[in-house]
Amino acid sequence: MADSGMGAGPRPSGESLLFLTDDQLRRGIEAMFFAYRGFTADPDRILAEKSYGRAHHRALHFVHRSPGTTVNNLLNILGVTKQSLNRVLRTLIEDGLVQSKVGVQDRRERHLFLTEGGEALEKVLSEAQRKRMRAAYREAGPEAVAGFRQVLQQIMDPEMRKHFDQLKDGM
Amino acid sequence: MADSGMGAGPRPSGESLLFLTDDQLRRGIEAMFFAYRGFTADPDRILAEKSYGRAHHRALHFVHRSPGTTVNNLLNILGVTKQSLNRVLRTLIEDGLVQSKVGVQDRRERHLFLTEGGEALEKVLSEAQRKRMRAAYREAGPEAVAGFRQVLQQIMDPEMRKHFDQLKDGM
DNA sequence: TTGGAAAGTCAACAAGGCTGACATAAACTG
DNA sequence: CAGTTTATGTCAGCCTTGTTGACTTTCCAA
Repeated sequence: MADSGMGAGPRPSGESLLFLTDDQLRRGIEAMFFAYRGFTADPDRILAEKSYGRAHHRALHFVHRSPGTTVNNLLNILGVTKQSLNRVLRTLIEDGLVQSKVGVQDRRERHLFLTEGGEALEKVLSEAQRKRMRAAYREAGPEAVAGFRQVLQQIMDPEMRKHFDQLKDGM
Repeated sequence: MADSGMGAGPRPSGESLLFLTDDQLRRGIEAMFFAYRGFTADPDRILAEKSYGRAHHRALHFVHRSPGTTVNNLLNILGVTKQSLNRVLRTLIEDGLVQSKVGVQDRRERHLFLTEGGEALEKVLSEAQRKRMRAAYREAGPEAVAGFRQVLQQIMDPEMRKHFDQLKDGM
């Protein structure tokens, strides 16, 4: 198929550009499920060797992405409790992958940075993940990629969408 | 922006249709992360009320999708251990949402079906999820949706891709 | 100077992954 | 028929990562 004919079934007359059966929507849902598994598979393998988990990867990713970010900001982006993040962050700091610096203007805040070791691990993880994404993009083609990104942005919660857009500015 | 100009930076001459900087790939990765959160948010809220989790939702989804499927098949699709699945399946059976029938040809097998109650919960969950997907699809447009699906299929592991394609046949 | 925000810590708990071991019944095979 | 393999279920125990609640320390700002 590839979304060409949609076989039998009644079709609501007129009105919408996009005719979306529940089954077609279910296919999209299943695609998200299976794809997300692939999306995390490569980093997960690497993390398992080092006895880290996905939570560590997420922290490394966003600290790399926004060096000097505060704990509170990270909390909002990741959408977890401070206790949960703190556990992960503590091990990363103990292992010398993340550095926490007291804020200059507001000394209550902690600003987070990756150390050389942290950058190195982040690079290995994100390269594994990018490799798969690059291959997928190449197979699907530029127009598919644009559509992919558009739909993903629409799926996000508005709150998360805001974080997503804010990260863009820093690039 | 929306992927129009990509600002400064060197560009490898010729060769590839698709020019993908690491930063562009990182944006795709972040989009997947944030979107997946939105993707699961609505069912998660409903499940929390009933003290079920995502694992229950997945089981309900795939049993609904392939009524009469065996435990082993479900195991392969979900990619978890039988102990993990069994815990979830047991509670669903105890709560009368799933029915397990001894196989006719092979009496070692258990064939799984949703009861009326199971169908009802599955419907509530999937309607919440489909509502978001439908809105996202509508905003993004049909071409974006096609691209979205193409890229997701490419991201999957070949093994998972096989399961994904097999499910299609049953539709 | 005092209230409250930011951050950290401790304790306890739950979901849902995992491994390993073991039991049963059924099917298959020599 | 005896032995092996397969499908399933179950018990016990462990790990990660999420949660809530309570409490402390630091320190900015009104």
